[in-house]
Amino acid sequence: MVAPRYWLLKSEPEEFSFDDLWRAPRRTTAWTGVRNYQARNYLRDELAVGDGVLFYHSSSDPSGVAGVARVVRAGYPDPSQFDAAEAGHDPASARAAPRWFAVDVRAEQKVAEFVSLERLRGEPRLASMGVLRRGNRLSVQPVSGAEWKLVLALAGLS
DNA sequence: GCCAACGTTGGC
DNA sequence: GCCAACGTTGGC
Repeated sequence: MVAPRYWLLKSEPEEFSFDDLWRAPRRTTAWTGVRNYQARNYLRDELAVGDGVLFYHSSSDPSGVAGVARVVRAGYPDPSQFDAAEAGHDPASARAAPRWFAVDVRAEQKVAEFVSLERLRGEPRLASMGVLRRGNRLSVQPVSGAEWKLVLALAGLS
């Protein structure tokens, strides 16, 4: 049994919010459209079924953690890269050697209290969280077990 | 392989 | 809307 691991996934709520996920069939969605190699590597190689997910609203007012989700399907080729109608279409990616990957995530708990970026910054023990680092743009980030616990506590979840 | 130009992200 | 940070592209 591998220890559970934790991640932070960013989404712009105007595109897809935690409430959108909550209302989705089986509260589940395919996390597609990631087009950054470092994030791709995490999706393809690291995220495992059962891993915890902090659902982070970016480019939002306020930005912050809106919910908790879980990985329910590990990395698989992102279908949107092969679809000419999709914004994430990548003509250079071949089905035999896909370049981009997706996972499926299921919403698990709404936060009792939204954890704003300001609130995250106010917790010294979260100072090393990736999402707080200046210039950070990575949309898939690992979260430590200690950070996970703290953020859930700030969110009013057990 | 270098690096300038360009595009994107995301907080403010 | 601005702009810092940073990834990608392409000329050389």
